[in-house]
Amino acid sequence: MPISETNQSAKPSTLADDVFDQIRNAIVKGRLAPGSKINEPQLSRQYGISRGPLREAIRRLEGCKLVEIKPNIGANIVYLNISQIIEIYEIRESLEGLACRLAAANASSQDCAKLRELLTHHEAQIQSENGLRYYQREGDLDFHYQIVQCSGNQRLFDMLCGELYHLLRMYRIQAASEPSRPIQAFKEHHQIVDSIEQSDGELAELLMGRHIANARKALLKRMQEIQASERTD
Amino acid sequence: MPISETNQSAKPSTLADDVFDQIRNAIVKGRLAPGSKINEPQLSRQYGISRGPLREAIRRLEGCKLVEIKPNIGANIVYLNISQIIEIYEIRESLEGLACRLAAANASSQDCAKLRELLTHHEAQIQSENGLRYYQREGDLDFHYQIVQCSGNQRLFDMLCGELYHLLRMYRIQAASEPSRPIQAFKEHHQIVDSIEQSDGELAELLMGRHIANARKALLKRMQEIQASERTD
DNA sequence: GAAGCCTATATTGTCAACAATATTATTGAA
DNA sequence: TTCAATAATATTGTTGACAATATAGGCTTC
Repeated sequence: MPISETNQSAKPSTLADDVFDQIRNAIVKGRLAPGSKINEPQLSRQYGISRGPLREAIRRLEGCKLVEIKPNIGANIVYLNISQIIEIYEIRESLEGLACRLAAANASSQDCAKLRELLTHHEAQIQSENGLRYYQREGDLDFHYQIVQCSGNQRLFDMLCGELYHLLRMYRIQAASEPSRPIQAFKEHHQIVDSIEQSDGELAELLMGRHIANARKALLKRMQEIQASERTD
Repeated sequence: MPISETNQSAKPSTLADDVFDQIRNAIVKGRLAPGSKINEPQLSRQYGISRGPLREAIRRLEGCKLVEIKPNIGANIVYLNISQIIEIYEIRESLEGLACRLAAANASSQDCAKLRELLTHHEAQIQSENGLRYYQREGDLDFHYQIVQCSGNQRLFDMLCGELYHLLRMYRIQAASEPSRPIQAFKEHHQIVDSIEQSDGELAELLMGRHIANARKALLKRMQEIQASERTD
């Protein structure tokens, strides 16, 4: 069970909302390539709906910064260059530092227990080759997701989990980032949970900031390697 | 001249985008009351457009967190309670601290000159009674706006100036906040610009964090006074 | 008089057709 | 052959109508 989902059976929804979820998923999972154009007639056929609700869904995606709409031309899946990725990491550094500080002040003992549980789960996963990949892909974000939940700041949660993380997920698949940092990252996660458990907000903030800065550096290095190898092709 | 507007004459736009701007303005200026319901037929008549583009505009507003849409029921203008305002201020503290740190590293001498200019302009305004009101209303946000511009982080700019500040503006008019802090705020602004000019990012970050924390405290106090006076009515 | 059901109305959700704009293909001339 | 102008096509923008759902008001019953 990755993340708690409140399955309130049969809650009403609109086509626009459903298709929004589906397209967002398609973007995040890479089925819709970054930079590619959205063709309304084609997508509306594909999802079996008319263009009205589809366009509403696209406008929501615009709000999440997952597509860019140009008047009379159309919508494109967003494409992030390196400097834009860095911008996101700078923001994460700040915002997730805040999340940690708040979490240290607000987290219940149950919250801490859940964080510990997640860590032991990850430790087990790291042992196996498969788990290593799992950890890179989603496990890391699960951890960050749960910390933000502990912060108790709903808007912060929305900003990170409703927007930024989707962009990161997309980019992770796009560039297969952070391939060699799981053990180090795991250690850092451990330290962070320790400080939250001790209600040491300042330390938690500092450690999270460093953790993300490290991830950013690793990502940058990896990106440059990729670019270098592409140049020699 | 409050804020630089690039008036690229006759750039194409859609009805949905135009109406988005208009409604956002109406919300921010208080012409559409917080918590009130959006009536699609009425609004579409009012703006002289059909419901299609109007609904797209509403979906964009949803993305900016200015309205909340419930399926089959409709959209309501967002209403922020005290704890939600505090959430926003917590995020500002973090994000604008970041903006200052980046601005200290990136701001050109021209940027600094513009900031100084703004400060002297505000000082002049503070002298007069009218200016005092002006300063409370928009001048403060102008300052913050310009700092974020200096940070060079486009996404940070979008988050603050494209979303959070609109919410604050709305709330400012709603509650007539920060009525008695302009002189103190002005001093703090001065210190911040000093540290940016000296490229002292850490100090700039710290000062901005404090500045916003002070604003938050003043706002909270004011809110409680309002609530108390309402109770004695 | 209050509560619950039913009907009438209004509002939201969806669709298909039309208009306006952009893109592509074709033709012709240099 | 290459470039530009033009025609053909495709896509986006907009609209009004219809279906589904929710809201409001009146009626009956207790």
